[in-house]
Amino acid sequence: MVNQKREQKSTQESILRSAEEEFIKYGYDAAKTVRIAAAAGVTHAMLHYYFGTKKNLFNKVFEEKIRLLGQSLSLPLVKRELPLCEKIRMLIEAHFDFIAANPELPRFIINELTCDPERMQWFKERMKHIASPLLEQIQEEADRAAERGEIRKVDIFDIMIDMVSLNIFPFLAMPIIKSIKGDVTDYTDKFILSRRRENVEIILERIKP
Amino acid sequence: MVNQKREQKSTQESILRSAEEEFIKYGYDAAKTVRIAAAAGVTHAMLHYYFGTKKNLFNKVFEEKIRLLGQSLSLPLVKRELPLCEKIRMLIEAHFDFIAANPELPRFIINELTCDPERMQWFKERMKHIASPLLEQIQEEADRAAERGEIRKVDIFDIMIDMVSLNIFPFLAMPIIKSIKGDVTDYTDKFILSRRRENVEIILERIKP
DNA sequence: GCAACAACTAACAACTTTGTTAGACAAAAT
DNA sequence: ATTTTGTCTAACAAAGTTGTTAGTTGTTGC
Repeated sequence: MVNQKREQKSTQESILRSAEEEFIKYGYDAAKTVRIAAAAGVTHAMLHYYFGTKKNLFNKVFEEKIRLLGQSLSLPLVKRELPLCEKIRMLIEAHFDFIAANPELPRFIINELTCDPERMQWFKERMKHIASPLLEQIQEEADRAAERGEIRKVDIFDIMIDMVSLNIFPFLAMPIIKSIKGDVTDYTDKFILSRRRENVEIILERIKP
Repeated sequence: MVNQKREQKSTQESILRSAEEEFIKYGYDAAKTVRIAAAAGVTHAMLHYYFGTKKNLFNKVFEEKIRLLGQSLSLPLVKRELPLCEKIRMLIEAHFDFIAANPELPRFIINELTCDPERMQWFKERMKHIASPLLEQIQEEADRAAERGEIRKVDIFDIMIDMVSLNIFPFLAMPIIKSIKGDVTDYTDKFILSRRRENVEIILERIKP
């Protein structure tokens, strides 16, 4: 036998990795457990052996991805000593780099939330305790910076929407962009770098006094 | 019998409408022909009677939507006599209004193109003859306007990406936005109007000399 | 060695989904 | 009047999908 005892983790892990790919590529409904098992190189009975149901396997993947996404937005805000403009620049760049490293994540999450009201509810509960306090905190900081004349008085939520829109959408629309500009790796890399610069410039311009 | 002869169009049409809803909501794979038929109030045999296969029915819907999307981007460019800034403002607003009226369209099209290489190929062929010439034309116009000092010298493709990102993404992320801000119709309407203004401002600021 | 256990396979069961077909039924054409 | 035609239903077939189970095999603790 190939996978006995000591390689347990490898089997379970490889199912999880294949599931990740499959669910992200096709979405929950269109994903097939047999295809996941085949990609992992095991019989599909193993999938049920380790994870019980398709839904359970999906939740493992989904929750991990949500966790990752949350992390990417809250991490860059810890450095309290920098001026707000610098912090925002860092936030934009960190967010952009995260999306560039996980370009398929936004589509996946938006799709699953849009299709399944139950998951949506679960997500809302989670959001209430994370996003809102974070937004309030940075809004206060922005207000103080505006009083000092560092930046224009802005609604930070709008700025956030601007940022995530500019950072995420080009990756979402990458297939379409490639169909217009041609699918050249060299061009794509340049395009991504230029977008990073462009997005920072636009937002900083937007909050200038 | 209920639908006899004279009501033929009504049956076929109602299947098509239900199919549209179903495909847009769930995507091709997750959409079910029985559910489409049920929503249309007919047996699912009728679906095959009128449209043959699921794929054929899907293509009818998909091609219609692609046509619509193409229209929305090329229409506002016909008025040649206006200054470029005004034309761009009109383009942004027309695009925004189209997306606001069809908020589920971008997700649908991006998803189907991302999942199916065959459809992607078909889409590429179509794009080559529409997007590129249009882009070249407006880039020339932008270059001339830049020489006259009306606007900054810009890559119009970048500006287009900025525009579609800002216009489309907030609608894509609407479920998430609502989970942060609460699902109040009144707030949502205000939010949409404010986005429209914001997006125009950002782009016009961006192309200013 | 052997009992207990975890990892695994092959086969199957229940259900869903797409697609077909034989025929009913009404209206239009002859 | 009867043949033809287009719409429609009910039942079915074939394939795919999720999930189960009985039993095999190797490993580990005794």
